[in-house]
Amino acid sequence: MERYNFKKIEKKWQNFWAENKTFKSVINPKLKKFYCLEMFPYPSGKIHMGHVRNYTIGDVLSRYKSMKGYNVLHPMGWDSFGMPAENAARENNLHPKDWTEKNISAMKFQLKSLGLSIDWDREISTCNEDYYKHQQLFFIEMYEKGLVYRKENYVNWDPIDQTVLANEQVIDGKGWRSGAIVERKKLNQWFFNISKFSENLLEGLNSLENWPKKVKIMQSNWIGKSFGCEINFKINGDIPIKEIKCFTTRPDTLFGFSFLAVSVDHPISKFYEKDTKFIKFKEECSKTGTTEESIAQGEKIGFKTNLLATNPLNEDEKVPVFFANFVLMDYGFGAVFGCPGHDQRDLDFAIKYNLPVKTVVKPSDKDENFKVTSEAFTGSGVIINSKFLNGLKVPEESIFETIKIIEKKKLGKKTINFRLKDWGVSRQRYWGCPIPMAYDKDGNVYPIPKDKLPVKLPEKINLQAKGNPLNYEQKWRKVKINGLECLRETDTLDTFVDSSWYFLRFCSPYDDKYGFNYDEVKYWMPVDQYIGGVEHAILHLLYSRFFMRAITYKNRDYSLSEPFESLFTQGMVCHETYKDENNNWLSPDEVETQDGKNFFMKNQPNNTVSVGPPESMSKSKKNTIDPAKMIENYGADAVRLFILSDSPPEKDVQWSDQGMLAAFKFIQKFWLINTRIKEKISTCNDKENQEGDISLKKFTNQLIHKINNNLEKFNYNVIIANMHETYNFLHKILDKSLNKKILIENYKKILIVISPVLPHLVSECFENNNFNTSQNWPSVDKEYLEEEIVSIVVQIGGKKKGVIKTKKDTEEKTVMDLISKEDKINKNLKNKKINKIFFVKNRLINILLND
RNA sequence: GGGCGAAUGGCGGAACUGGUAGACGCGCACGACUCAAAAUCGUGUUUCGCAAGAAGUGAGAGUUCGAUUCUCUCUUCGCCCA
Repeated sequence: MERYNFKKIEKKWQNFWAENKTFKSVINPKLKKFYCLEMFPYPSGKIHMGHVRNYTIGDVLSRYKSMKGYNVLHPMGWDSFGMPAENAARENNLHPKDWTEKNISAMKFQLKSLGLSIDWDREISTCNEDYYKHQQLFFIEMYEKGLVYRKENYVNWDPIDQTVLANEQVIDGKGWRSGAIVERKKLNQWFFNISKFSENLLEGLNSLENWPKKVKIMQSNWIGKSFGCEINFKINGDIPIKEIKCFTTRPDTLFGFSFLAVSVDHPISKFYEKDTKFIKFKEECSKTGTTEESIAQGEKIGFKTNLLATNPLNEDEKVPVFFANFVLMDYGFGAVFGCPGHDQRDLDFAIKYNLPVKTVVKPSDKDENFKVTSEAFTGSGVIINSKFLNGLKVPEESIFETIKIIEKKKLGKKTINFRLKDWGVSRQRYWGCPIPMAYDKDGNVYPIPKDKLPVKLPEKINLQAKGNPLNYEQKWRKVKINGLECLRETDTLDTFVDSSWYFLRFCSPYDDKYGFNYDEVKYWMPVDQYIGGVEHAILHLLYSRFFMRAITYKNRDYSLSEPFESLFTQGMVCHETYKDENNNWLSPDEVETQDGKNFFMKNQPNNTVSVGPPESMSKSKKNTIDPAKMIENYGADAVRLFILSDSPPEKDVQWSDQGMLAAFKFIQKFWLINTRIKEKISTCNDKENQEGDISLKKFTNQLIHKINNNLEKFNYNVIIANMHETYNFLHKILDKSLNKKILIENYKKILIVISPVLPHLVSECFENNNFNTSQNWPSVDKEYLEEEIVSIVVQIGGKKKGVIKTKKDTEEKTVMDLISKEDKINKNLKNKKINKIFFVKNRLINILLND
């Protein structure tokens, strides 16, 4: 018998799909569309197991929907701008474009070898001028609509990479890529006014019913709507400022006021610019990063002014005003009132500068003598030591009541504040989309006229230059706008901008005039199913949601605001980690074991290896498995089968060599059974009501029913189990006599429902049996879903005592008669009085006895 | 510290709206084939017990005729925010 030659067969079908453009998607208003999108990859040069998992999940869904009659759009592209290209280019003396293109072609080859049902005619790459020129137009449109602005701002500066980092790129105060300690630096930056949509982005989450709850909560926390109060504090001192405005969420602790802290960038700082001590302090502050985390963990330092602030609820009380490093100008009004008793940060500061700590809230179970000492009390309780506020319940009454009083006394007003800050999009990098702006010699800003777009990246550049290579391109920088000599902006856009609208571009990849075509977007959008890693839960998804709003803002033609109808976040692919005796990471290829417990280095049984717990595959820990090798050794279908088999897709999955092998064996076994079925078809006859007919029909229909359910719910691991059951069933049914027509009909259906996972194998089985190629998803014949003989569980006092097989819909009385004939069960009932019987038709009978 | 989620055999994991816990796979054991091994096929595999039977879904309570599933408390782990 011929072995299944996956190399030959998979190649054959991949070529067939490519030549016939099987997955080409064309608008057809008569058909319901289904836009299936997986997060597009960064072209690093090789696909990794995470990609395999992501794209296999999407492929199974796409193939299923397509057989169900949907007009499926399933595109793929490349998130191809970004630092790695520039770094690699610098190291290898290769142009980033060449490096990127080489990687794309290698990865495209690998993705094709997975047998994905992708419409490659829609392939896009964000580093292509064809793509980024539209992005530049969007930028200018947004500028015209007032959604883009420039301001001087502190940034997280990575001194090694010489670039600005987003807050989330700063981990433990260090750059996520370089590991350098991040500094604060003031730069002129371009910003997208994402905070304009804070409320709308938050509200929009409610409409996203098919997004994981977890992701919505994370976004909601990120937007961080807080309810509070702005308060005007009267200032006494030697500067011409009489009032400072603060935002607080805890106005109810105002009697605990012991200092006022303002940002070093607060408007009052201009009165201290000549003070050398203040200048020194300001420098000191720039050493702390700008993230909330670094501020919370870093040392709190302050600079005392000779100003005094008055407590608005207690005019006799005057407290000092400090500049402090933990107050940021872009949160609230760059000023906070310090209440050490009930805020840990304020307490740390108060202890350091010897300021009074007043306790104004006590826990409900403590008395009035409760005092805060080393730990601020932030829990719920009751207001104390606060005159007319005393006795208010914290927080349900206190905040609301205090705001009422403050508003009545005209000292401030109720305010909503958001944590979400505007999106700084400037990057001091070559390999990105040029920002289409320019400046005259006085620094006035001019957008590049639309008819002069695109601003192309200069091709020849010196990558060895420090900082942004574009700064050195004098010729490129010069541009004439309305006859005026200007210099171009040299910053490029954050690559998150590129990925904030690529899903629109897939709808119209060839439109030359605009980034997308309205009719095409109207047909295909929104994305019906978006699939990707949970690590993008906040930024990429939030930015994309913002971008849709920015495009549709002041745009009467188009009203869609949510780009992704449903979201699925897949888990990571994990592997054990290995270390040698010197604590160096080892890759799985370098390690061997005989018993599965003791590991040693390959061919070196004396060098033992320590095994760490499974962790997400990463190059740095060397615990990666190369998908290309696995496809080479076992075939795409086997890899697809394994990557789905061991865990539900939303959870992490552990790589297992044995699991991979088992998947490979399954493919081989299935091919053998296909051969047996083919023989059976050629030998069996047309006689009706043969031995196995009914059970084959039943199995097939139950299988379709199960796979339908499991596909809809993303229980893809259970589908693999269903496929094993199918094999086991077929293996047995072939020993029985079967009607030829019934066998063919049901086997076809079985092949179709397993084809989303194993497209090559199933195509080959179809051809091998000369089945016609139309593969419509089979419907379930409900007649065969229910069994006419059911098992009824017999419980006595809630404990299972046995099972009775009887006809469907048997009544309670008959079941009791049957029980009385079953000695094994009935002996429990002898000489006992029955108290009550619970009977669930076709399922269970529970008999309660009198003790 | 706050939020969210998870915990089921030796392992990964199943279990529809509360109704036979452990599907399916891995591993393991035994058997067949073989000079032998691999591959393949067959049988078994929650625990205790020869068996009858009993216990059993992180721990403890509660609701219920009946709880892996619902409620509360706790423990451990993971993720996110601080």
